[in-house]
Amino acid sequence: MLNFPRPSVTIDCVVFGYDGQSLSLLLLNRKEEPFKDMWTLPGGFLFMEETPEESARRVLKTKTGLAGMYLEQLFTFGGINRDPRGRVLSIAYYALVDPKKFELIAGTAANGVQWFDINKLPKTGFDHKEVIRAAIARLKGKVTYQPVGFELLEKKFTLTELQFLYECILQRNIDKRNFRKRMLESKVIRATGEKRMGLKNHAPELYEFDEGEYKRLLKEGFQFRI
Amino acid sequence: MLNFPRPSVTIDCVVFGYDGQSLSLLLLNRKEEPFKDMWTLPGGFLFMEETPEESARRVLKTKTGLAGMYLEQLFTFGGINRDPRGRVLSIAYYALVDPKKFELIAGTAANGVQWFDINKLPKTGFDHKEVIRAAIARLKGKVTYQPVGFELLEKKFTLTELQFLYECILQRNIDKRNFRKRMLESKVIRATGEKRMGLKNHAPELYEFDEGEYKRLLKEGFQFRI
DNA sequence: GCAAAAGTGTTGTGTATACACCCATGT
DNA sequence: ACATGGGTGTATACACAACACTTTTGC
Repeated sequence: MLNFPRPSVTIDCVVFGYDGQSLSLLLLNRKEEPFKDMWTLPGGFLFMEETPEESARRVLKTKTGLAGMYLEQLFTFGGINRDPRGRVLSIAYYALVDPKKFELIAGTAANGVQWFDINKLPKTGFDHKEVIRAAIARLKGKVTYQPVGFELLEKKFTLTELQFLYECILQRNIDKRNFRKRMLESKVIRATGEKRMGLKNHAPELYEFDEGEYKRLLKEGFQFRI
Repeated sequence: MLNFPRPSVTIDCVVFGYDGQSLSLLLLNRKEEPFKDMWTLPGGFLFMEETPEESARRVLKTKTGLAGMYLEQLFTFGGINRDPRGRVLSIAYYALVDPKKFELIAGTAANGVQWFDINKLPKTGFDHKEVIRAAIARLKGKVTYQPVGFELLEKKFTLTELQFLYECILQRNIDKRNFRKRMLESKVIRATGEKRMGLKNHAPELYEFDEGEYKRLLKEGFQFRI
């Protein structure tokens, strides 16, 4: 039964980061053929003793230095000629990280690893353009009805910072008062009582994500809407 | 590079059908070990010269006789011990069909193939219980904001029939007047002018899905809500 | 004429959106 | 004192949910 020819199976990761200015995406410059010296998503072969998600985390750790992030399966890409080396399936994941929390460490198999503004991506190898497009669409959809995105900020953040992040993801302006109202009503964020000082204006309140409350609300089947 | 050990890759299909009474699901009784004589989702190994979706269609055609249905990738299951024969990944798809349009033909590798009421499923082999749960959740989510489900009815249907189908999928009652209003306002269905005769009551109007209009509306970015 | 299901509108309630000014802080 | 961005409330439109009776057909 298991004597069927087997495709190779890889994992590719679309890692979104946010530096406070724009949404960006982590790409890796390949040192080896195929697509030598081109930019591609961090990825690697699935090992036999790990699940796809474990594999995605290992790949990210060893090839980019990132660990411990939010991670979700995106789609499995299986085009017959998507890899010039042969039949290779790719289980794609997407991840959200705060770049400031990690040091980028290019693995030995890469010339380098770098953040790119989501609106200024270089040409990419394999079918990774399609993978990236799918990941952006998924992130946009997800963020409007589930409170993801806190992973991209520091632990404590101001409402303006959170709003600006959402505007970067959704690529549209959001009304300040409506945004604040909905965020606070949802109870998934909590004021800390602290203020961010040192700005050249009104010192803004710092908030944090209330994960316990979020999980409790999920069980009650609550709806979140941007 | 491609000398890494490779997992086997299979395709599993969660096929939803609807007989006018209840939502049902197609299972296949295995003739071979493992899980001999148990019910499982129709599935099979991915061939090297086909994409995963092509594979899903081939598997359904050869193992159950079904063809030409709505099909969508669900999730890739990759638990390490999910198959006793070794490391086997499964790319799961889900499909919607009208059982009356097809004759069930059990492939040679099965004792039989049969529709089961979604609320009276037998014990299933592999991790297929989990796969089925994921497919039901996905179908429920999808149906509330996209007009899928017409695939489960005959070409021409009454609004009551459509409503009852939605009630089966969503497992809740829907207000008749609100349902009719929204369906008709959405423009994705169109009255045919014909009526279904022979019932022992008021002869109801027959409608059909307006696929052209649906695709046109999609481009405009319309929102559909049950 | 009786049983059975089809068909039909309105109203209240809640939710989303649009919009402008004052306030606290740093320089 | 001035520049900068933080913070706040309301009015309107729209969407959703609740609700009951009349009409058509078959028997």
